[in-house]
Amino acid sequence: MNKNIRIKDIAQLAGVSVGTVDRVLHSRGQVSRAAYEKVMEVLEKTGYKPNLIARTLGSNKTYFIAALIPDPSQDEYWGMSGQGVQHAIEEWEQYGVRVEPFFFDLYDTASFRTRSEMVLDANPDGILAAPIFHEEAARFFEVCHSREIPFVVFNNNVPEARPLSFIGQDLHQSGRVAAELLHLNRHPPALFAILHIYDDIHRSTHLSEKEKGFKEYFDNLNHGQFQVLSLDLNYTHEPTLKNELAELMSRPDLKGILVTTSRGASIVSSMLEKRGKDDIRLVAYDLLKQNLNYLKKGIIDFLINQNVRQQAFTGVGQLANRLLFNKKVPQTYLFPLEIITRQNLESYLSANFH
Amino acid sequence: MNKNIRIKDIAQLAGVSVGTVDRVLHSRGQVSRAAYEKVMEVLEKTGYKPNLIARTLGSNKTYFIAALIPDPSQDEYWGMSGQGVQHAIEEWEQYGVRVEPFFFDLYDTASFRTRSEMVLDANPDGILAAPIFHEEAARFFEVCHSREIPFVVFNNNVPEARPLSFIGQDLHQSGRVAAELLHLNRHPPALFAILHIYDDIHRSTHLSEKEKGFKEYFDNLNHGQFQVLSLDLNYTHEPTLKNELAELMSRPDLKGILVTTSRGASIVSSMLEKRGKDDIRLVAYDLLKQNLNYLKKGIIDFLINQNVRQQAFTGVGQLANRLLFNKKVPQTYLFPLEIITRQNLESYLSANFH
DNA sequence: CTGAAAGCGCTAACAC
DNA sequence: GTGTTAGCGCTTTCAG
Repeated sequence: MNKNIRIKDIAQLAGVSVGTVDRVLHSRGQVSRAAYEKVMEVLEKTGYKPNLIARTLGSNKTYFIAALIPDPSQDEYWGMSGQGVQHAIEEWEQYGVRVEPFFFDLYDTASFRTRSEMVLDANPDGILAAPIFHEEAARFFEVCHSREIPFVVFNNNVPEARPLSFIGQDLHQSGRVAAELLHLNRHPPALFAILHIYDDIHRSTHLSEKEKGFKEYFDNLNHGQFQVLSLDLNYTHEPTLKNELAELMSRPDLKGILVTTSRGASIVSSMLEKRGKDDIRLVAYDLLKQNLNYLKKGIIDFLINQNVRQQAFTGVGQLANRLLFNKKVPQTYLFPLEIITRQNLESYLSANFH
Repeated sequence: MNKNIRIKDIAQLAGVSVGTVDRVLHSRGQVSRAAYEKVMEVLEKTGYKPNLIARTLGSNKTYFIAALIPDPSQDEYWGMSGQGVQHAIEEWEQYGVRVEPFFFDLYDTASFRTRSEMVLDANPDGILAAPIFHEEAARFFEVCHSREIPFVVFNNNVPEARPLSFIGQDLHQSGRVAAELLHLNRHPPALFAILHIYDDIHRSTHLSEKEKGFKEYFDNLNHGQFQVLSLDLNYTHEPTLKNELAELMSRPDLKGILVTTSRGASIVSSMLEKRGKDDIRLVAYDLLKQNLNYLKKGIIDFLINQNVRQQAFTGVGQLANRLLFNKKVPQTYLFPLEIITRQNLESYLSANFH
């Protein structure tokens, strides 16, 4: 029976002490050429695998991960990311990994800057961040690099920052999925609208990616008769927004709408409902309370779930596994594009959280 | 700074020894009422959380989990469950949990019986099983109960066996989801067929559950003009099968087909393709190679993913967590009903495995 | 350069 | 009933 080989065993086989074995294992300290080679040989031959449990206990290190995310109380979507971090705090506590959230104001880049300062001052061993302010985040990540603090980003990527890992979805594909769901069984002529409904400061590349995928889908169909309309709408002045939406909805050829921001869906839904427009298909994002209501009523036909809660949780997990066990983490970790309907909704809500 | 509380600390605070604390923690051995209460009090007050790393290292136990599953080489679907077990083997090895698969012949109940004997002889600490032979499985689980070996079932449930945990999907809901996908944007009059295509021995309650959900969905629509047809077809005699399918497909009112078994879809697909019947919507199960091909070609419109790979992996995880850390495991762990289309397929295939 | 030895937090055998 | 103690496998300090 191949009982597990311990450092002690390989020391014995190589005729050296455990100290020396440890030194070659971690290339720390000086080891004579002879000893080094002997140990390496035994290591190979036995196929030694370190006991990671013992390793973390022995080193008795405790790690600190900072999570730089939007204030969960400001927004339901970001509330879910807060939940993911909370879950991670509990999960990793017992492994000696302390996770602390740093909340910034969703609408205030200055707050992002001050919070990110605080993160750096706290001197974390790893950072999870939702880089929703692109430029500020990029600057922040520069500093992380120079201080050699590994960081993972989720929700949206900042590729040039070269994070340890990006966790999120393929937004281009997301746009294509949405287009497909609108297209399903529709015949030309028809107009499909993609609406970006956001407040002043949050117009991100995020949204353009979805739009590209969306348009690409319809382009590839090459019956020219499908028309696609893209609209940027401002969330902050409601009357204007409503006017623009009303105008859009009055077009008789309009057969489907995609709302790219999770919060934007409810206003579109409520207007469609009031007007009894149940021939217009509506696709939106995320399992927000309002969205679920409209999905159940049949106003929203499909939701695409971005699962930001799980994203945040996974992000912390990546960092912890890296720090604790030195595990490789995938450079990009893409979540599946989950399609939610009235009928499978329940199964997602009750689905346990690994 | 709230440095982590160790057993030593709480022993000190309670004025007892670590041995006593350990005894109340694990309710092993005798402890005086007074000591018990004192310790409990300190435990509560300090919010003590054991260091699981140290626990597993200290106890130095090694657990053995047997996985009783169909031979992965016989069938692509069950091949995926084999992969899940394989993944679990690697995952848990480092925690001192040995997982060993026991493969039985998918088409031979006798083989199930002999393999389950072997499982018992191996004297495992926990069992994961795919109870596809209902009666035989029920008998086997009786023995498990009498020997007090905890077992988890996945894929399909055997509720009367009262497993530690069932891992799978809500099949009733699954049928409803399928119905919805067929119904989408179809107007009456229309005929929808639900096909159970299986070989002799595998007609299970499994399939009837899906059928109930399917019919329920259409009943609830209460436009009487949707017709539903349910057909049991035998996989083993292909010419007969093809005849029956041909007859079905010739009905002009047929607008959609659900195939409830993952393997059954390819034959239906190939026939639809040959006949150029692209107005008949097809919904099927699972990411089998053939199914993916037909999905990409647009013959299959939707796949519902049962994710049996992840089910098996999760099942082992439940047992391991229970044995190692004494974690509570949910009595039923339902997986989401994942809807796969041509456009989001890629995101599922590349989605990393936690 | 190398070995010995003291931990890490917890378990479990053993003595009283 | 209770306390003591020797591990678990690895890290890390400290002599030499």
